[in-house]
Amino acid sequence: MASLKDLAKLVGVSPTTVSFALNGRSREMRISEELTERILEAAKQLGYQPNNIAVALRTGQTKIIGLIVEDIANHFFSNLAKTIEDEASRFGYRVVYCSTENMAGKGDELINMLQRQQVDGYLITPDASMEERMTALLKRDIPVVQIDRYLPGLDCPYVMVDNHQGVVSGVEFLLKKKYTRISFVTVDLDMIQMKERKLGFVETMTAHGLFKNKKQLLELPYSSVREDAVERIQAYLEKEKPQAVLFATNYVGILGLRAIKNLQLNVPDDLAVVCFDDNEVFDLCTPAITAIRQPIESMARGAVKILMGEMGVAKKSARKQVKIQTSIVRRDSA
Amino acid sequence: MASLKDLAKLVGVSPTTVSFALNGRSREMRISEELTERILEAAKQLGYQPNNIAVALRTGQTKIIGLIVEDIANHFFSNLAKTIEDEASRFGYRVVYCSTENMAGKGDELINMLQRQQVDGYLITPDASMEERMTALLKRDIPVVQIDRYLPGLDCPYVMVDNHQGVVSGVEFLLKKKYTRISFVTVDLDMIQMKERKLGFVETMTAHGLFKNKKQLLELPYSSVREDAVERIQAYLEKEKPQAVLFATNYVGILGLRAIKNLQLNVPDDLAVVCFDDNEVFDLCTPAITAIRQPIESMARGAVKILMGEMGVAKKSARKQVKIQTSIVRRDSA
DNA sequence: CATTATTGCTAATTCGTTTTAGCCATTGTT
DNA sequence: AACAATGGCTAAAACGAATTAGCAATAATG
Repeated sequence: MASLKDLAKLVGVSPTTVSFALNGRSREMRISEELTERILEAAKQLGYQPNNIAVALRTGQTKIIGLIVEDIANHFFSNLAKTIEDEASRFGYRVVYCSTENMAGKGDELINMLQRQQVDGYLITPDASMEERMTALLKRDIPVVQIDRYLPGLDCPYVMVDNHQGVVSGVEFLLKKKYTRISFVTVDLDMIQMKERKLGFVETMTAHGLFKNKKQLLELPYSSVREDAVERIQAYLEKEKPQAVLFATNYVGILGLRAIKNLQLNVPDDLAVVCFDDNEVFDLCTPAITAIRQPIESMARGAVKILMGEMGVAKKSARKQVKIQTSIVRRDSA
Repeated sequence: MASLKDLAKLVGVSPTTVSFALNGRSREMRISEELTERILEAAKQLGYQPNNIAVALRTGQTKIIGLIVEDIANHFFSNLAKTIEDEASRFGYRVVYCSTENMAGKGDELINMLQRQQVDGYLITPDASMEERMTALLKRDIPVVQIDRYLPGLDCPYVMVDNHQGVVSGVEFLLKKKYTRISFVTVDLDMIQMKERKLGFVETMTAHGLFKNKKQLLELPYSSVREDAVERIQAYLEKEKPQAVLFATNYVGILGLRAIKNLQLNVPDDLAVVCFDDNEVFDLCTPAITAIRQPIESMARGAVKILMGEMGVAKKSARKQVKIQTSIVRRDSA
């Protein structure tokens, strides 16, 4: 591929001049308009593309941000990623994304990899295992923003949904519909966002004098196999026979719907359903599933904005701990 | 971050020696075992990470492949991307992915961007607008493999599904169930994979003397708005009242289900449904949707393997035009 | 007319690696 | 004892751009 040097040779000037001309520094560097014109012309004609690798090495900036999510094939994360990519591109940044796949150690490995790639900043949905490496990044003043959750031990910006309020509104929605025996099906993941959701449920139910005992909670082992999880939900529903159930995540919701289908329960008459985090699936289910929607766009935008602030590309954000409100998408399942 | 030079200084040897030691060339380059040990030790202690940017500049290899898909938020593509990423990592390659979002010109822009990033190879789901730029890549002997479809004018490897056979099997499946008034709902996209699917339908129906007229085909404008498309399908189904419908893509299928739901049709009694390309949604629908499954994993694996062959990383593949067979996932909708 | 400013451009260094060519000391060969 | 072979290491160049410092020619100034 044609290099800047080739281009210089072609025009018959020094690489320095070409560099100035291409970077719009002609005026400042007193390159005559006529020469600048000729250089630009030649660049176009050669189809010159700057070698970003060389630029990055020289400038120390790759103009790339690293995005680490749990699983890029997951609806929530792939949409998040897409919006982040769009948003970042408006600042001239590219995004490279990677999934931890919930594998121990994978997060660390990915941070290492992105570090070797010299990304300029990080957008991370963290888990506890990454705390050490993230601390190291922060100590070296490398811009990091957490999304969807945060590690309480870290002094690091985050953008997430107000999980507590989200669940509270979901429970209250069910209460208004006169359901009283409500269950909460979640995953036993020790992350802040899951804790907040659980707390939201327990507190609201307790406040209404409806939290009788722990059997209203089903906590699935985080790393259980799909089939096992479905079976556990099935067994639970059969035994406890709640009037309504609130699924704590999209993924759990899908497992739950599978279980409900296996049991041939009639929704919402036998069992009302609300799911935290919406999914294009839900609209097509019969009946369509009511969900607590996370505003994916706002989250992505917010996170990118803060990150750009940290990187000195945009105005530094004042608020660096952002919780965005959820909304209820009323459908037919409750 | 610590550089190789820092490391050399710390150990008290030349950068050359350190480079050899870290790259496992100690034996070959006669670096004593004792010194090698000391270097490795110091590297670990410093937490040394090679700067891939510098490596890439020097070696001319980024160990990155560029993946261009239509829309990363789409179930099919995000799963494809995920498998490709896994597969590539087994060869020591990273993947950066981008979506064309069906926007004119975006594909070219993305190829440019990846070119500037100096990616070592390309995996592309092409559209006609990219032909020129892809030709340019091929002329420069840059490895490119097409996925999911191909441009007939290009001498370039591809991995895709046998669309023709897939639709044939779908139609025959419906015929075996004694449906005779079958419709095919597709999108008026002038790409080979869509042509093959349409042809598969028309040919099979004709062979059985069941292709009466063009009204058995509904071709939606490619870039129509979601709501418009749903409405058109609705109107079509009401007017033509087919016994069974075969949706040509996942996306069209979802629109179709929406339409069917709006019409409150009873599936499969009022209308049987089969969709080309499976989706996790389909299993949860009531009734669950029968689908023609594309083996995403095989496609991803096949494409990566050919690409690695082209890049000289793996054995060069003999077959470079691969069509993979589909299978029918029998559920309740037909 | 001598000095200083300005204009228009370039040589040379740098970023962090890899790699080629080669240096010095020791050992082996005749 | 002279010479080659080997062992153990390093100096320097290169990749492709950005940038700093500066050079020559012309114009402006007193």
